[in-house]
Amino acid sequence: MSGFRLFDLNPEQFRAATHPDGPMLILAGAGTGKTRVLTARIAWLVSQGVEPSSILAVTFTNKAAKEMRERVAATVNSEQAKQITLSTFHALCVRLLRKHAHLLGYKENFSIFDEGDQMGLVKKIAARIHDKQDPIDPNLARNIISKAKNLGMSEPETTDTALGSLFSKYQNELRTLNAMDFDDLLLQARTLLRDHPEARDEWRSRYRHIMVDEFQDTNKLQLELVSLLAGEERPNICVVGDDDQSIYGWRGAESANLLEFERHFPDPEVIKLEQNYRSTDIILSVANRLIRNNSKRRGKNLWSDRKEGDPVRILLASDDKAEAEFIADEIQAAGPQSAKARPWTDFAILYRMNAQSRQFEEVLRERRIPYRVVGGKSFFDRREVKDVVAYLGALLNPDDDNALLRVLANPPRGIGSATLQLATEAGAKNRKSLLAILNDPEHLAVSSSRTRIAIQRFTEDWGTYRIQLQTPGTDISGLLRGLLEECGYYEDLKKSCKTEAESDGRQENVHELLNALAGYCQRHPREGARGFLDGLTLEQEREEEKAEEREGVTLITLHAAKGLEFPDVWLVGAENGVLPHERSKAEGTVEEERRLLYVGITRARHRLTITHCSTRRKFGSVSSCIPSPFLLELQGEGVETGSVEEILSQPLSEEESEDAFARMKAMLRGE
DNA sequence: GAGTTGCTTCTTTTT
DNA sequence: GAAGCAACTC
Repeated sequence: MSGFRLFDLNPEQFRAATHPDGPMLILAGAGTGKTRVLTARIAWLVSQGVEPSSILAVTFTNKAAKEMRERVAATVNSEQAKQITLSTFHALCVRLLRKHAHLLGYKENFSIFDEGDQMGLVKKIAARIHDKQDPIDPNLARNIISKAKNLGMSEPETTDTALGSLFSKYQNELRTLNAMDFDDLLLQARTLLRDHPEARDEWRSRYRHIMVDEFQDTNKLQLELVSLLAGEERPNICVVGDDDQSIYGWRGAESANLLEFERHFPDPEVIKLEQNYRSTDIILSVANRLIRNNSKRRGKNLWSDRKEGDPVRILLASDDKAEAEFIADEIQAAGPQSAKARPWTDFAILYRMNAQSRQFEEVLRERRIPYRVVGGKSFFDRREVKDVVAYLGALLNPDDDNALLRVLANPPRGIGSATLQLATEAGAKNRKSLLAILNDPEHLAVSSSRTRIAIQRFTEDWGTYRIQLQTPGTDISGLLRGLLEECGYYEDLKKSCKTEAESDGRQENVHELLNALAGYCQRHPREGARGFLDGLTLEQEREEEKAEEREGVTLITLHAAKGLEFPDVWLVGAENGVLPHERSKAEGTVEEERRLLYVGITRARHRLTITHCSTRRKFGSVSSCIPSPFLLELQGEGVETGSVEEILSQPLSEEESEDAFARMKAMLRGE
């Protein structure tokens, strides 16, 4: 018998964990222990003799997948844990597609385009179309295409409009590049399972128990995928979700998937989890008071038996700088060096937009308070990382012109934009990849002999590397290292840096990446470099593992905070236009913003502080703010309003002044 | 062909 | 207040 302890579960949780078969819908409010239930359920299934390899658990984010994997690993034995499929939708689709890509007219080594690649391609095509009458806004176009794909459309309804023609060209281009964007992963996987019975049957017979976490965040395509995998007759499908935490509508998520679960999977067992084990009663009552204002709800009543607790504070700061300073003060006053001696990891600052993190980073850095920024752009966005990723991508998929273009430009090789434009055109005309064109200069009317030599030199070198790559047992990391060395990449990288330190840092990043690649290839010989690259593109969080370990205050967006909890939370920037975000007001999705605030509130275990400012630097210049209308909805018992200045002007308690004194002494000693 | 400068434009949230 | 882009010089 495995080590899971069903007696730790409350009656509803127990019922969910031990439901034998058929569809099940678990409505799990914030903090009601849904991950725990899912984990317990997996353990229970295994204990009942269910084959671990026939269990599929799908989560929405990598973070959630990782957490679940860890928890499962702690409950069933490691051999069994390994056989369970636990992944995100996207990762699962990649797995299916890598195996069956040929059925869809792709090659198995297809590239995955991230948002940047996607944007680049849309821009390129938009420029090519260049309709003077109605010029295309690439951003908008990309959005519309993405939405359409998430509704299951693989091509436009008409190619008569500029947008429709762009959509169709975009899709064709991706195909010639042997590439899929994030949406394609879902879309093509759906098409695969829908139109190819042999593939469908294979996966359907493999997965006998399917679990989907955060079901309110699934879109039409994902529901379709799940249905296809589950099969028709009373499948063992178990979904968990909370309509009040549906915050991905902008990405096509349909909370109707959750709300109308019965329509897709008739006669399910329905279980409501309403006892919250996370927050104080006060915090929950404030959260409940807020979410009541939403119209489309399944409705539930979260409660907690933790009656003690501080009131929720709503505080006004004069500006965003004061807001950050104040919070840093409070964190310092309760942190490890204070009498309260709480670890930095107890504290979290939650905001609506990534851009808001900067102010806090600055202030925290000044005070030497360790912090970690979750999400945002980081490792993957760095130039040198993108470069190396492009090298790897171009090596693995010779059709990936995009990656090759980046390679060609870094370091400069005497093949410039004019030549490349020519080559790209020739490629389009002859339906050949950029690399093929360069390899075969017949197609290329290059004038200067210098350019011709440059091309020849590149293709010869590149050819030898590709041959080496195909030799079984090649150490790809080493190969890449040598390649970067020989082509002068490092020198070019160094030249582009202003300081020695910057250069070292960037080079270090490259090495880190190469080491990670080597490590991955060793651990997963079957997936190899391709798998590494997939993980990198899908996760975009290489650094996360390191960041996770670092002790510090957490800076995180409200979206990314879902699923997490912290003892002490500051929810900042509760202003009209920021918290209901300006754009969401225009788009009529204010209810989703309310849910976002709800998610934020329910992250707090013991203490919650909501702040807003009178003025804020926006766009670089100062503009005045009015409080979020949501703040009025929060008002009531258990809520205390005031201003940052008021609190700062209150005399310090004895304990706090001692702390301040000790800090000052420490500072005088030089930390 | 490569690199630099100064101009513009916007910014939600994420796989 | 940064990041992308066009025009400019070497």
